[in-house]
Amino acid sequence: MTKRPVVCILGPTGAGKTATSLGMAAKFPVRVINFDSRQVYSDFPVITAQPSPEERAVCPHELYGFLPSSEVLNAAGFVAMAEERIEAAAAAELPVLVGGTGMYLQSLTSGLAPIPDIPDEIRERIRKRAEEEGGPALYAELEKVDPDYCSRTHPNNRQRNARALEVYEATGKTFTWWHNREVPPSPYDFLKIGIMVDLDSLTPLLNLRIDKMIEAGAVEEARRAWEICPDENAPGWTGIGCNELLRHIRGEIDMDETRRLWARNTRAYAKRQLTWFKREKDIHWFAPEDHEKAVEFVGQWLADCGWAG
RNA sequence: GCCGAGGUAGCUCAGUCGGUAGAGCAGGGGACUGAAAAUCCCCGUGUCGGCAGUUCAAUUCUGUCCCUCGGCA
Repeated sequence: MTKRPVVCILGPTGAGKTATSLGMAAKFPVRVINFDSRQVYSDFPVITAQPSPEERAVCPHELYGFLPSSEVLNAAGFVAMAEERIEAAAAAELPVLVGGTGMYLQSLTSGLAPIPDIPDEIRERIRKRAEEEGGPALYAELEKVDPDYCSRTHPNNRQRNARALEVYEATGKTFTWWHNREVPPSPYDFLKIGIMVDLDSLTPLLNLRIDKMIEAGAVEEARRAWEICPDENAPGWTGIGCNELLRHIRGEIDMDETRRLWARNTRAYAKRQLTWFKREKDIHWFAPEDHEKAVEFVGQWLADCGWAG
């Protein structure tokens, strides 16, 4: 039996992934599944550029705007939900993953080490230590048990060192040991379609998009979100634009400064995305204006794998 | 016009008791296995405003000119 085909549309923020996915929906019975770690938040539909209600009416859209700002969707949680949505799609439906969170997609396509959930008590204790003692302290401890991982992280990287340490404390096995375990291959056949825009062409578009978001009520959206979740450290508030707008609402920075920081951080993020995707060698890249070609390419691939949608 | 404070990296500024200079931000490159729009790493030659003087040596001291910002007229 052949594997079920799943199309992925990826690229930097603002490149036009949504438009491409809708182009695809015009040609095939598509079920769009989000793989963007920010578009999952219900409090920030505008700021995280979620597809509009009109766009979502075109075909089924999954995993958008369902999570409260106080919660995180981690990579494992994402994989579980995405697989569930793929399974829930009718046989005649084509699952199309759309998003920009490289790690989510990688976790889904290549699998994640089968590390059990870490008890909250251990998690919180180590995070607190990372905060108070700093990354190098955790790194020094890791060196004793998992020197292999130390060669792949950096003393200053608090977040990753804390993760490696919590896994060791909770399971008694090193992070590296878990990483080296066999992961069963994915039951799906993925086709990765990339929307390629170079940073210099993208920047003015990103700035324009920020203006549009502000026109569409981004400031109000942030105010409302603050009423629902008044915790600046909540996962939802760490998104780009969210925390700049929060500072503006508090009167710390004026609108020009807000716009400037928002634009700067968005651009830096787009660059990180491009760096991530650059190393994935199995992506088929298309310019944003080549929607048609991308759709055609997908059609050909579906025919090749005998898909009868 | 006079008095004062300045002119150093794309920007904001530090510094050199005389031996041609370095931070933050911006920018560039990279990493990435449960917070990933996160977290982190690497990359700094620039007539040190112009000209002249003193000196073995001036971005640094002196003179002068230009420009900016205050204050007084």
